[in-house]
Amino acid sequence: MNAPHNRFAEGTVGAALAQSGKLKDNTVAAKVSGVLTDLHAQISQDESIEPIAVTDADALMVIRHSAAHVMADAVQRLFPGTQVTIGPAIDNGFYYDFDRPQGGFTETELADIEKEMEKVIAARKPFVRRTITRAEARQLFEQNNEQYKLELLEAIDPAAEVSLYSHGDWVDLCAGPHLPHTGLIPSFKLLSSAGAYWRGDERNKMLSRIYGTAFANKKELRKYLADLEEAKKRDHRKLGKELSLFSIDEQIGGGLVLWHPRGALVRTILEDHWRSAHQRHGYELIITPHIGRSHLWETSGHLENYAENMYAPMEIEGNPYYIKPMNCPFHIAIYKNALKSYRDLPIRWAELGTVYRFERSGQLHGLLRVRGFTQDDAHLFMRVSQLPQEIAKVLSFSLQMLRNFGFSDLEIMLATRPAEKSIGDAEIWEKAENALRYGLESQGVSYTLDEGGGAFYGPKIDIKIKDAIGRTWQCSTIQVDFNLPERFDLTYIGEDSSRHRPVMVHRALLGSIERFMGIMIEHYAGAFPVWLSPEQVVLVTVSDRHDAFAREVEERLRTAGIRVQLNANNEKLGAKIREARLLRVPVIAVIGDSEVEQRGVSLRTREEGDIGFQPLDAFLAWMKAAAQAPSI
RNA sequence: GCCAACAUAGCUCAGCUGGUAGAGCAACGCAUUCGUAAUGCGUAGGUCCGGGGUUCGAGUCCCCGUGUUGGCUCCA
Repeated sequence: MNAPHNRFAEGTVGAALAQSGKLKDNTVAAKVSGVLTDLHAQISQDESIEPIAVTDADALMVIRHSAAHVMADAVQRLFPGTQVTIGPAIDNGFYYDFDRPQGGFTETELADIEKEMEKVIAARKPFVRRTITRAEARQLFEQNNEQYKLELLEAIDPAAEVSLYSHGDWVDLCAGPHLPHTGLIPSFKLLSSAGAYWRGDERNKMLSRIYGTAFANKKELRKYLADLEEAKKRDHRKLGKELSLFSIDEQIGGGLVLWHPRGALVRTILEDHWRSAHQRHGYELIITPHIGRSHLWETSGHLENYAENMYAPMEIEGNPYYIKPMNCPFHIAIYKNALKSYRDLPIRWAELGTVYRFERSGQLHGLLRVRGFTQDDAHLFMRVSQLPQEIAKVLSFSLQMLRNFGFSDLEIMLATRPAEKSIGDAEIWEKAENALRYGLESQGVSYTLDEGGGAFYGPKIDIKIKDAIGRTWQCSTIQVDFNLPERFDLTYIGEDSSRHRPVMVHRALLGSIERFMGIMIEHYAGAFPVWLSPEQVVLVTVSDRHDAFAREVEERLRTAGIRVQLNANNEKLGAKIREARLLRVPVIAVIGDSEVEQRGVSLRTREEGDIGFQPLDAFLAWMKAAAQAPSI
């Protein structure tokens, strides 16, 4: 790392830092009264000022944004006629969108751009900030034929000042901040190129985006690239194929999942666990059909508000029927099937309900984004006064379920009434929001508030889980609904023997089973915990004279309820072990002469390797304990 | 849907500038009876995504489809 330029103009942040002795070799930016600023910004006397070192987290945005500028410079140098649009720093790097007449960039072009960037970095060109009038800016971008910049210029708040940043002779409309000079971009890499609409709107022109990333040092960049590799290794689509868990067949259609025996087994275990947990927690299980008449969807409002996600109707004896995108109307129909008393409430009905939603082909992604999936859905019907304790129960149930599947690092969000259109009066919203808050507090969990982030029909709690490599996924959602009870005219007879309106809660714990399976495959990198493993033990024999005893062991395990496979193939021990290891089988039991003689097995576990001999009875007991499902 | 890249054996992939398809693994057969991540030999396996075109000749070049993959609101 080279020292930033040591000559800063009078009255700039850099000069002020130098004066106070805070300017270090690795200072690349500063916080002025808490705002990220670059070193040559002007500063008034009485502001607090702290240096930002290249290694500080705050520096990343500056480094990346500067890298984006350098990239745009390189691109315009290499590909004349290309217009620049926007190029921000983002969570994991940066991008810049270009309008290039000949379209997207190829891999080799990315490599060329990287080389050109290296040159700009080596030249240590200072980033210079300049504020100018709108007229000057307009003239500049007209002269440079940068149509997008002109458009952006028009959109800037008339009260705000317009600034330009340049390094060398490359100039961009930009708010900054930037590094002192291009030589301070420590390490970067261009990652991919992709199409992106101007301003993210598909009615606009498709631009060419280049993604890149930059870090404070080579080591962090390498770590980031290694993390990407790790994520690739865990990709559930790759593991799904390798472990023969599922496939998606184009003959059948995109986004429609075929569960192979091993995958279906894991899923079945998961679902069985889910069902017994629900029964244990006071839910009743229901089952509803996959299609329903259009009337239903009119009443529910789905045809009005959700039609773009629904498939075209099919006609049955002159009546249009729709395949269901949600389960709620069916659950409501069961509610309405008989008169309800306040004594019946709360009602908790759960279903693993398979729904179909239209997703655009480009959005489909393995198990994570599909067209047909099973929701672990439940609907609770209750009196408003029951909301707080019901929410608390749902929440604690939800947390436990996620923990059981290996997720204990959670982010929880409470979303309240949207500012614009929403239904229901203020009083009931307040009650519901308080109920959600009460639920959260009774569980002692921390949460963030998403003010106005609720649905139009009620507030909600969303839970995101963090997986083994730190990515977050939203699974659980708990939503209060004032709308459907109204639309379907749901009632119950109260203590006063008159009709009252119940309140409804929709909730899903795992979200979609397909998606959750995908997340779980990546979380465990295919190595499921023993209770979820398709095979819990593989028996491997050293030679075929051990097969008879191995069959006996197999039978004992099977009758004890352990999922066991015997590999008596004509292969060497090493090969059999390798096969089981590749399938991530948690326990391998080796049987050879000494095991037969001592009536036991030699164990090798997935996590610990060879752990030695165990007599048959001890092994059975140990295995049963290891295969124990978490409590519900 | 849009932009781009890709599509070759069950899987992973090779096949240069057009000359008629190949490897490893898996499968199957035979031999081998073996001690903690791959025993050896052999056999079989392909509509080179589909359709059209250019050419004496197309896996390879061009066009049109289909599918997959990476992206498509982290605002100068």
